Amino acid sequence: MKTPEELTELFRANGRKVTAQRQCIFRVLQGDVSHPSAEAVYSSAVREMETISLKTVYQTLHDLAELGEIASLDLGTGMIRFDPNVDDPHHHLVCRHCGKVRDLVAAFPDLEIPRGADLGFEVGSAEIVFRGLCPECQQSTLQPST
Amino acid sequence: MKTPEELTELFRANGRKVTAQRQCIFRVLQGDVSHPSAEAVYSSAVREMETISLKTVYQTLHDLAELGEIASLDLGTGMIRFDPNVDDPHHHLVCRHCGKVRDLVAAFPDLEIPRGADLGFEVGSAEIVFRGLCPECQQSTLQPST
DNA sequence: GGCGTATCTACAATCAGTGTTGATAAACAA
DNA sequence: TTGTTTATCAACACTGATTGTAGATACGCC
Repeated sequence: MKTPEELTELFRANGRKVTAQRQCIFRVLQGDVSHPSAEAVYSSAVREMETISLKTVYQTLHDLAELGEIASLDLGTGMIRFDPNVDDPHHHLVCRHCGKVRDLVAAFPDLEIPRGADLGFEVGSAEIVFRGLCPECQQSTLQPST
Repeated sequence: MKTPEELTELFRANGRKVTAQRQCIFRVLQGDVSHPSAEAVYSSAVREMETISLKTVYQTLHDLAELGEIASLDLGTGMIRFDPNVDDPHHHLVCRHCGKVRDLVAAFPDLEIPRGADLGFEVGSAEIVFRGLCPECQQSTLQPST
């Protein structure tokens, strides 16, 4: 993701206005590796601007996604997650217990679909979701007496 | 997925009761390759039993998923999709235009995560989602004049 | 500083899915 | 077959994430 300053320029270059709310959201997303939901971005943003509304957060996140500066992901955790890392291709680790999401930066070159198996689909992208338990949830789900 | 008769036995063996509604749902799912949502299963079921309720469909689908007879998938189409094919391992093709889902039966052996890249996650499964356009939507999204 | 328009907040509405409750019917035994 | 127990049913209210609406506000530009 670009810096808040670069995003400010980009928004203006696209005829979008830059408000204090939006810059607040730009800052909150900087270096956030947690793949936050809109609610999570909102609660971070509220700490800086008590008056910001959830709707504004949703709208700005959609704007950023539309401009390709963040990715919006549905990883089956019940909420759309937002990923500021759009610069290097990667896949995702998802904790099936707490919903934590992390990037897995690794190339899997052999995702070619065998001839004839694509059922006529024109495939544009492939995402891999690795499901399991994050380190913290491995602790809390240990069997009590074994 | 098992046949309606086998599912009837399985439900009884698990202390569940077998009702006309449930058998109707068993039948509807047989050989359904469309990965229907609960609503889609409901609208098929209603054609056989006008009085069946959506809640019953949800409940039965959850029961089937709990018994491992169908899989419930969140593929980012906005609804949980149900997949009666749990017998051979496969991945999914998802149309980004109409949300159509199809099985892609192919093994991708090289999904080993490089040492140290798993961030401490204990990974249990990997799903691959191939996104693109289904044959029908390739037609309807053709550029008008090129 | 002032104007035009995008954006803001607040609030209502949507949509998929879940919780509740009294009525119904499956399972099983007599 | 009938009775008893208990899971399941349908109807309806409700949740939680997200989106739509509308009047007030403030950005960008002169």
